[in-house]
Amino acid sequence: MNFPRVGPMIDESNSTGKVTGRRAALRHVTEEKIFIAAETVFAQAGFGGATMQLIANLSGIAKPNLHYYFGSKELLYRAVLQRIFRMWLRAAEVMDDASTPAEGIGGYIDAKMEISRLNPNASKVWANEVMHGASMIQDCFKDAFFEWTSARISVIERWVAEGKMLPVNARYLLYLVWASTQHYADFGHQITILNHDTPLSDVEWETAKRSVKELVLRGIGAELNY
Amino acid sequence: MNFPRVGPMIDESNSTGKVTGRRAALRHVTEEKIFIAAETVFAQAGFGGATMQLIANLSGIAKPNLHYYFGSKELLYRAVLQRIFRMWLRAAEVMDDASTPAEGIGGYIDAKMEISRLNPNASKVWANEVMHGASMIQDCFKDAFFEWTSARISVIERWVAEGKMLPVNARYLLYLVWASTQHYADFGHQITILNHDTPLSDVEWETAKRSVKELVLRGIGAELNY
DNA sequence: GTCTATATTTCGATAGAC
DNA sequence: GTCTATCGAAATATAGAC
Repeated sequence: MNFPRVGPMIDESNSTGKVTGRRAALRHVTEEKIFIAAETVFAQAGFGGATMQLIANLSGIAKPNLHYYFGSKELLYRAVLQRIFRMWLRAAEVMDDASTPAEGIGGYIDAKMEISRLNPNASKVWANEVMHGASMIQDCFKDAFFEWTSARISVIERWVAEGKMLPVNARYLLYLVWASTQHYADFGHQITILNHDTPLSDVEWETAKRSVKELVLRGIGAELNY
Repeated sequence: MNFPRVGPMIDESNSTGKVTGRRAALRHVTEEKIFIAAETVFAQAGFGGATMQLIANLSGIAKPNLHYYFGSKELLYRAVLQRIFRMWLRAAEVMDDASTPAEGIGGYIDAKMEISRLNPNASKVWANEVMHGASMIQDCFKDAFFEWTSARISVIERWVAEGKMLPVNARYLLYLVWASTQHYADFGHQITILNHDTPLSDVEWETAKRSVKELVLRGIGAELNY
């Protein structure tokens, strides 16, 4: 699977053609700071509401340097999206290695819930991009995203054919898993409000994870052995 | 249930204290045009990315008149949110009247899927607000939202106590239903991309609806009688 | 109630010294 | 590579004629 390069547009090689390790390392550290701050700001305010000044303040990098590193607000946004997409794909590797739906889909739900818990901003940036037209996804990840989804659907359909689970529609099952796990990141503020203005505790988070997993696995006829 | 008044801040009575029917009707028509246009623009661009100029163009109302009717961009946004909240609450009435989980939760899923299909912009505006901090919800609907959710959880817990469904956690079941139905509105663009750049057809939409409903009802041990 | 014209603010982006 | 200062564009909001 190949990804169109939309990241930092400045080559990591210098004008002589050699890579200067010192500079490359410094660039990497600075880029990481910018990435984390940008992800937070884009998640909290959306692309339109985000400002380069906010990203500069949060990252501790002067505003003109953001342009120096990423060229423009839009290119920075695309780089952030690409990072998120990569992490998102990795979460599904558990499905490919599993031999049973309980293991594969149950593990995928665990992985997605873990991402929602540890990287809520990443999930929000993605959700925001999709809601507002997904034009960057269309431009950059469309083919890779389509092929990746098709492959995962094939895995599920094979399990159905092998009689390891009930004949549910694989595509809409996948959508339900995405929705119900990412909900805990994207709608985290709503969940907090409904939890007496307190973020979910460790115990509550485990209960939520188990609830989603049990309900889905039972819904597809692939109960875990408790 | 009472809602804090955050709508149009201009009284519908004139300075003499009497309501002039002609003016009130005209005001209502104009407000409706603004509401629909604002909902579309806020859904497509978020609060930060939305501009009063876009709303003016789409509604056919001159930009200064938007301020005349709603005071400010933020007050207009709050009024739009309140409208959405009301519609959202109505969809759950089917749960209160039902005597079985299959009827109540199945009907609720149908109603939410129907809203996602017919009012995708409304769902997106709400999702956007929640993702970006839900501060307006905190200010305006927090108590009503909390009490409404608690009441629905009680209904589900009663069904569990009566042995009409498996002992699932009612709160996280509700979240899963919200997430998996609103996904079809909020992530509509993503679903279209994965559907060969074609919006779901009537048949596909019915399949999706049935998939969600069957999976959830089976997951809570309340299968429909097919 | 409506609209033209404009005031005021804020943001993305850049020039240029260091 | 970094930062101060600033430009030019675009946004919210309003003044004031009709």
